[in-house]
Amino acid sequence: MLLDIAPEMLEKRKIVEKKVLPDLPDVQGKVVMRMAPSPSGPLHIGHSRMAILNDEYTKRYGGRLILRIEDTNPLNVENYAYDMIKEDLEWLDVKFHEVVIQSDRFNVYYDYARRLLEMGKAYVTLCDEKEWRKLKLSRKPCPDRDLDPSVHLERWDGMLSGKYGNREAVYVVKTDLNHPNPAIRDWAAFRILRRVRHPRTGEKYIVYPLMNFSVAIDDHDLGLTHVLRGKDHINNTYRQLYIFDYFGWKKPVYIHYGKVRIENSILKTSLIKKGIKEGSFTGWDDVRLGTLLALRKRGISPEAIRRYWIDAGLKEVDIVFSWENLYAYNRSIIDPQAKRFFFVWEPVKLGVVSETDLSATIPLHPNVDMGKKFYPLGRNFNVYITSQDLKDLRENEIFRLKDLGNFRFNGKELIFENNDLSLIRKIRIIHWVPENSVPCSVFMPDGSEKSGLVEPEILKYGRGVVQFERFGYVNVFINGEVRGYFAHS
RNA sequence: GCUCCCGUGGUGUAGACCGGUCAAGCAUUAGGGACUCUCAAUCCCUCGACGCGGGUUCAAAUCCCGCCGGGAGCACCA
Repeated sequence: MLLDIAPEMLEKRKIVEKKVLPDLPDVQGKVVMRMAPSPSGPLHIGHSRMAILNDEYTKRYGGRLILRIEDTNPLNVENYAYDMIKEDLEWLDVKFHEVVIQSDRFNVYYDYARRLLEMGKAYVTLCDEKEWRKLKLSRKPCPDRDLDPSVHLERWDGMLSGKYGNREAVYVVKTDLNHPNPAIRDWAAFRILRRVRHPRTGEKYIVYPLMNFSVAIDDHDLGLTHVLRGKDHINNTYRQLYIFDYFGWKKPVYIHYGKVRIENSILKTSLIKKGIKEGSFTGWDDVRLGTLLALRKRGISPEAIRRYWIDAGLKEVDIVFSWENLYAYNRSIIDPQAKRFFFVWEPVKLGVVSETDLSATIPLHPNVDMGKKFYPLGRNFNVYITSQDLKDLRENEIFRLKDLGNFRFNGKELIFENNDLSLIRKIRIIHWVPENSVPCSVFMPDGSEKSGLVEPEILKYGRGVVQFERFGYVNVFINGEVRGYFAHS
């Protein structure tokens, strides 16, 4: 028989291959990558993709990961965000080896800008903004585009020294006015922003690099070998490649992943900021938000987020974010650790009558030995069950209070019948809490609040992610009162 | 309008470069069942996809063409 010859063949094998990311193309020597968030606020679930993906690859290849904070638009920089981003990354267990802040590097960008002007690969235009754009669309240069480099150098000095006001002069990188893609033709690289305060540099600089310029310079200076970015940057990549060509630099490998549509979530930094200010959100960690801080508060583990993004991969197709899938990963991580408690929402008090003393001994976890909870109850006592469970009970129906016993509901109170466990599959099982239970509010991601009672032993064991049976996984905080933040079912 | 990219079940992904082993794998979701105690976990079962139409070929999810659909960009934002 097969059983004798090869018993392992009969064994049902569940080899769930761990999903892994594809190899990076063109790896030669050390891999250097970067994450480039802009410090407008803390990171949200969408940002975590680039962080995780970069981290996965640099860890796999033993490479370096640089956190480059892109704060070249002072209008969109918040001082607190610099540290918040780092904290978010640490929570995600993303290991970055170096931090580069672009506002420290203005002089570097200026130097390269000058060199480009000398090479005749850029110009400072005084043309009317709209006119310039219109000409570009019809593949024509603004009249001053091809003036002698010396003129443009002089104008550049003028920009730096404050000779021009906002929008009066702009530094433009030449590409190809005949480029079939209008998005690639000559692009602005430095703008003047006077009377604007940068949180870090104050009013020291009035000429700000635009993203395409500073990114290209830094990607080279930092020695990046691979760049992972969203596909909304594809045209920016083409633009930046001109800089690499002009300077004769080696180009990194660019990989563009698709856009993620994240439904049912509030992610927009400006919106959140406004909401916090107006008091409609409690803070960046308000559980209605899609920030990492909020997910963390709800008990979503960083490992679940990591697995999710690895599963999603980095194809160029757009994807729809699935909370269900994220929750599934999270559940598999937290379930083995989540102590079980009874939480009765919309509690209804009921009297219990028994001819013998009753008590309940309840394991903290059904599959893992974590100890037991014990509630001595006596013969006449009260319990709470949810109003819905009460509504569903038919008169004289035999049902079970989980881990306590089987009862009959006589329309008024609960009569103890027996503790016959063989009935379990046949009768309704509901949960309950004893009379000395403690009030608890659970805050749901949709903004609603479920309040009720949770069994008293929560005070001893609670805290952290637990499972409220027949309710869901909840991150519990205890200080004076018991509060929970709902993760998922 | 112009330029570019992409289309495998509800969701994500494998397979596509190098046609056959793919009447399409995995995960998740949904439905059902098992389990001496959860609407959790575990185990089992079921439903569910190659956008459409041609072509090449003995053979196409895989190659070619057309169509349809989706997306990105065309900012002195990132």
